[in-house]
Amino acid sequence: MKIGELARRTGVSVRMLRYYEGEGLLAPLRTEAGYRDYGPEEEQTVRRIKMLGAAGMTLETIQQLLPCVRNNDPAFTPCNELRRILAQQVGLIDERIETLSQSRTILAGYLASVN
Amino acid sequence: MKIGELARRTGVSVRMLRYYEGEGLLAPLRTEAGYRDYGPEEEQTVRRIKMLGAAGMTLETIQQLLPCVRNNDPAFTPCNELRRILAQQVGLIDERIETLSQSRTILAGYLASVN
DNA sequence: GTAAGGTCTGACAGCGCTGTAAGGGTCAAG
DNA sequence: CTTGACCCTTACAGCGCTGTCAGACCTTAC
Repeated sequence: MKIGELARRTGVSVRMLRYYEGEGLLAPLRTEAGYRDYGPEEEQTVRRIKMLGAAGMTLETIQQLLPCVRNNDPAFTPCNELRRILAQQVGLIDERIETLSQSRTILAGYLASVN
Repeated sequence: MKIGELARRTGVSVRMLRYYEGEGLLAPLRTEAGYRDYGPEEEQTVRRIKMLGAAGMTLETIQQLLPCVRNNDPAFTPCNELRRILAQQVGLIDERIETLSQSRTILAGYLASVN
């Protein structure tokens, strides 16, 4: 299928589909005219990218993870790096939450001092 | 005092001090030669900007808040907008934490599925 | 053939800072 | 007067996407 249809079916913009490709996450065939030609395989990949992106991952991180996700749905091929990366990501998120919580505390303090 | 000294005393880079000025948060006098000349008043302001920034606020938001913070230390002049802005900021932070928490849940799920 | 609609590449813009570098004055001490 | 430390302005770069526009080609259908 062409890029427009894939965009419609996955809810990912045409712009981003091209961007994924530029970042090496996708490599669709090309028609003689140079049009990108995506297969069902690629559609799956896009859905997975979207899924992992929803978990707050960078495309770069997703790219590292992608080879492990080629097959099943939310299940992964047990790549060596997989667990490490996932755990690391959770750690990153925890750090950000921690930072935000501190900010929240500070602001709440200000707010209380105004009452 | 000149910008270098202020930077040293507040721990804010020269670059950022000039940036604050560009954003309208600071307006130091100028010597004949065009050098920025900061007074103790300005130093206080910088410390407050730093303080609010540590709470995760945007310079734009800080600018709105600044008039209310001109006087006391962690206490504020009760501007009309003050409470509203503070509460709004806390709300923003809560949203971000919520988003991150969801991401965390998703990732933790993946991680669990690998075990 | 023509027009509409899809696609291509390349590039600029914006978010909110922050560093750095270039090119050129200023000031104080020796 | 010279040197070194500081200061000035302007502007480019990077983070990680995402939209949008320009100029040009392809395709489908009437």
